[in-house]
Amino acid sequence: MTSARNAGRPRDPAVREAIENACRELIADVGYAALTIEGVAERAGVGRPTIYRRWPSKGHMVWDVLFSTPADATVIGDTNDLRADVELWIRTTFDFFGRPEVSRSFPGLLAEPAVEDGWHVHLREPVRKAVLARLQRGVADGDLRPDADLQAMFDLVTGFVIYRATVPQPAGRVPTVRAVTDQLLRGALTRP
Amino acid sequence: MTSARNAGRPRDPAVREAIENACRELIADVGYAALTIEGVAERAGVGRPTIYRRWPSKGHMVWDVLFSTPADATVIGDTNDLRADVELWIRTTFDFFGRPEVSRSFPGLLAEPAVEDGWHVHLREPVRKAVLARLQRGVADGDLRPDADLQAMFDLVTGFVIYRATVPQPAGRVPTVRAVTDQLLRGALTRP
DNA sequence: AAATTTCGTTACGATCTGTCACATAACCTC
DNA sequence: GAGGTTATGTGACAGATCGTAACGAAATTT
Repeated sequence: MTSARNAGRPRDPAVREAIENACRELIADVGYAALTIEGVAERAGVGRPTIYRRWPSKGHMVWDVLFSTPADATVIGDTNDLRADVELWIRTTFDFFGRPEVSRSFPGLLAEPAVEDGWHVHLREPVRKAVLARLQRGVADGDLRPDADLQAMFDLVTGFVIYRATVPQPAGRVPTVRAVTDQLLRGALTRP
Repeated sequence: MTSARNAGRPRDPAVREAIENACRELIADVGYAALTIEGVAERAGVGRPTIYRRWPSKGHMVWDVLFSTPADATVIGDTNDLRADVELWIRTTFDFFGRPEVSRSFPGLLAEPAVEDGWHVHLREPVRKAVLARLQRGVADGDLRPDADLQAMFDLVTGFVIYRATVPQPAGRVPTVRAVTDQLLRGALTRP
């Protein structure tokens, strides 16, 4: 019963790797919309059926190659220094979405209903849970106001990062992670 | 010289209107990626060449139909109530990007280099200028801290709005505009 | 009346899709 | 080894959509 999967010629790991590399390179080059299965196959030196044997669509392929197991790419610290923990979270998120393959494929990828769930389940929710837990501890520790809207904080930062990374930005000053952290925690009013 | 444009059969305004309606409806229905020129032509009861006579690509068409002249869709107040002005800005921005045709086409649209400039020049910059001017006045009036990063505030809000509107959200609590405004202005720390 | 432009239709080559059949290669079980 | 099983590359296929071109008919200006 358990040996039912062992028969036959195994998949060549080199083929998988060649496809992944071609996929990454092409996305960084031409972007997600212009990416074609045919182009990936050609660049990887592989037949198209070989790709379709692994993934049913462009969306599945790109998702699997880029986003399937980067759960640790975005983390929030859990020390006693709230400010440092938050800054770490913002920085790692920013770094992750700043990678060209990620930033150039994320919007197009979310347009595919097939991968929508994957994003929520495997990326957004784990991070969100960890962040909200840390912020709730911040409230318990007396660092954060009890009436602070923690979900709004999460959405503000997530939105900011995705916006700066995926929406092409005109030349201009980029807010530092430090400044964003400050803004998020301290607000802007003189007299709160 | 000036009459060089008057010869020939004029374009039928009804045709233009039929195309625009078909375009809006189809985007709201199937999204930007699945939108085809052919589909728009068919739904509008129009030949494909008639569309290509007006716009060179899908991106140009959608941009022109949806984003060409909504400059007043996003505004910031200029009263003496900073908090109300900011909240109005966030609310109108949220409403604009919340329209289904807009939210379902914005990400895909930005993937097209052809319209990237239009977004910056005709939408982002005017709003950004107005917002930063109002915030700078807030500093001058003593409402905002002089060391607040106004650009970060703009990016946080813009990112938040685009994120909530264009990235499909799982069921869950949506932060209110009021909460976001509070968070932005007051921060979250107990002791600043 | 003549010139000009629009519009709908039809057609065309091109690209990419997703699938299939085939021959060959690699691996497992017996 | 022998036989069964699965992967791989190649080639082919119908289908969708693209962007363009040609045509005749309609509308408007000069």
